[in-house]
Amino acid sequence: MRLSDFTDYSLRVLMYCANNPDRSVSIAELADHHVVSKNHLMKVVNDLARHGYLQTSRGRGGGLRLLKNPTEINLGEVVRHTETDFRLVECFDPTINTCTLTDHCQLKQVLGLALKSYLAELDKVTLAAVTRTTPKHKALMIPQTVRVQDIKRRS
Amino acid sequence: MRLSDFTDYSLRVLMYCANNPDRSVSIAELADHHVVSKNHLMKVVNDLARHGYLQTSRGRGGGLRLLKNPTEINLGEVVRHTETDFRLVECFDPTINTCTLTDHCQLKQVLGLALKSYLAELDKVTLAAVTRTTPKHKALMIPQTVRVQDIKRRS
DNA sequence: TTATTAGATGCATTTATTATGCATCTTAAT
DNA sequence: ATTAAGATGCATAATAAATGCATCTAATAA
Repeated sequence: MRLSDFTDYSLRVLMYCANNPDRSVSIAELADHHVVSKNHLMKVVNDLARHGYLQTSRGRGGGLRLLKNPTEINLGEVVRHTETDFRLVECFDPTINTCTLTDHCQLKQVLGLALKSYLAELDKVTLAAVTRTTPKHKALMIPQTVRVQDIKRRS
Repeated sequence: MRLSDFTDYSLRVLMYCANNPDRSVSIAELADHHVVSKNHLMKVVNDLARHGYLQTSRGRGGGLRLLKNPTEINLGEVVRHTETDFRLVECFDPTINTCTLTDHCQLKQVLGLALKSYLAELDKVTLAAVTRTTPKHKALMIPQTVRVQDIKRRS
């Protein structure tokens, strides 16, 4: 039972943006910071944008910004969007279910409650809550390497 | 986020055995009843036996029996055994983790709590609880087809 | 108005995990 | 001895997820 990297990175992108509210964060920077394919991140970011969490802008100086206040972004809600499949056992998906017990079986219900409880726990937490940390933590959330365009800009 | 078929079938095997306490259930019968590979079920059964849930016996008339009382089999405990991987995000597995935030990040903790809450919900439920149902349900838990050996035995 | 930088999109490929298949062995009952 | 069961190890297939790549669009700066 695990969450996809897609979900993992979705959360990390949001956290990173929350820690850099004053500027546009590029996908390249995120891919660099977390060690992950730019392609995959692109899809993550796209999905977050489509769901209204991020504003993206193209072209020079473009990148990502949070559209909502971190206190209004709920982790449970995010995970519900990013995870594609909460099928715990076969009978959760009627289109493929072959189990003859389904109508009488209590297992589905029990697993359903457990899932509900899992998500309820995440519903309690906002992006602000997982982002609000020490300055030391915050310092980790900025570019680790000096980029060429930064040098150019300074000179 | 889903459980493996392995877990799904583990639970189904236990339920089936719980509903047939008076006899030995063969893997072939289980494979027939649920529509699933005998090979996979073999591994499921083996695992359950190794963890002390089932007694298996080889040879003619062999098969499976529950070793514990259904009231003493806890779903949470079973799932903890059958699921191999509760890695929710990368940092759950220190051997592969590359995230530099780990020590300060609160996300891991939140997801850990959610998982705990999920399993706690299953911990509340015993095999007896999901098996205790109407006679109609129970009737579904017996061989659907008349097998050759049954005919032989009768004559 | 052109070059550059950034995201968007669709499709192909790779990787990882899970599930199956198969061959062979062991054990028990008849 | 034969048959009916489970045990085990290794090979293969199926699936989903992640990654790569090519091409397009949009914005900005020179």
